[in-house]
Amino acid sequence: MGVKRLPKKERQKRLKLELEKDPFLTDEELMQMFNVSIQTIRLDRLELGIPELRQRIKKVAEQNYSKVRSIGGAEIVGELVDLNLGENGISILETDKSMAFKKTNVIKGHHIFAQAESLAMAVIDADAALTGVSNIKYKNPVKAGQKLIAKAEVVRRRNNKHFVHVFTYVGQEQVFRGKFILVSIDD
Amino acid sequence: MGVKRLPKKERQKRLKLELEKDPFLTDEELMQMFNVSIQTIRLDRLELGIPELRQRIKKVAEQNYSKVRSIGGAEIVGELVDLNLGENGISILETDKSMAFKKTNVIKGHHIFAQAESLAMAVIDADAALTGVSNIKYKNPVKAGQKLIAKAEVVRRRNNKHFVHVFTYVGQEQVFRGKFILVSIDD
DNA sequence: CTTACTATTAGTAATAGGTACTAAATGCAA
DNA sequence: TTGCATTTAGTACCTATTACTAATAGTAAG
Repeated sequence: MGVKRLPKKERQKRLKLELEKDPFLTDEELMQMFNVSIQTIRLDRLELGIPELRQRIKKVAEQNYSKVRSIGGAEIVGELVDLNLGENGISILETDKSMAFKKTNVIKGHHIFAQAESLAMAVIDADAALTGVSNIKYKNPVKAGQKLIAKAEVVRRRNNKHFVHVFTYVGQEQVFRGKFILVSIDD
Repeated sequence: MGVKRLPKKERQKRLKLELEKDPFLTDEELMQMFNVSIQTIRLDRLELGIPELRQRIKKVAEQNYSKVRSIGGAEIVGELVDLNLGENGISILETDKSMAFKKTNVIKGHHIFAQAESLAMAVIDADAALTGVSNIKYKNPVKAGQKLIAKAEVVRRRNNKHFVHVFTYVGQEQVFRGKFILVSIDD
């Protein structure tokens, strides 16, 4: 960036912004961005309390590791505890604060949805199934820490279309129900 | 961890499993786990093609950085490009490989859903809204790299119940539609 | 028992991306 | 010009490694 020279305050403000945008920048790269020496960058980080590259990367990795494994990382959200291919299955998802709205501690809908959808896909055992149509209903809010038990059942199958119902419970209480039509596209 | 000594093959198999479970383990820690020298661990990693700690951490961080910001990290999935509180809004979500099934490159349903749901919540501007009921339909598969444009419209409001329709497009083609009933629980 | 071979361990130099510190040089304003 | 903040330079040290050479241990076959 052709920035010639900025006053200290301004540079530090931008440094912080840049690192928030991209925590993977090395001091070397920053030094070139701001056209100052590497020592100045280090002084700046010290004054701003910004840790070194490796610590920043580690932090990003740690914060997200468990979270991502549960949503989007693994193909299946939740733990599969029972499965009869083509018939039914049960999965358990332990919820935590990271899945909830900060203010209310209520679990965000898409986590419940993701568990149900991925369970539905697991029971029909077609690697590349798509959710075609869903009719879903959230019946009761779920709080962080509660254990979601999702039960799926294949109710009908026509060619490559699979009709799966999923009911999710916290204890005895039903919190979600979804009707999935999955289209398998195995060649 | 009281494992005394394992044959090479077995050790390498477990090493791999351990690192999949926890990529944050150093060679030093692994050496203690398996009761061998640090050189043996390094040979093992070399043979198995497993990169060093920092590379592993970096990989975890990189894979998840954008992903987590978009799902579960931020309250809003996708970028809000237009918003009229209580009326309508538009959000754009750039998809990538990390959101897709590896084999088919088709975007997983819950990402599309999450974008729509969070846009629906954004337009009614109630911090702690719950998705009460949804009737949703995936109309066409979305491929990694395509840009999802979601348009939301508040169609009705009764007390603390908000009825929002969301239509998602890739270009001119509609790929998703969802009807959300959001219940705001502002006191 | 010796040979052969694999598996393991030891040790050295070099690397990236730093920390922590001391000291010197520069900029600028009163 | 004096004074102080800012910037730069330079050194030693750090961690978790790679890449490499070399020595040692363990075991099985002849």
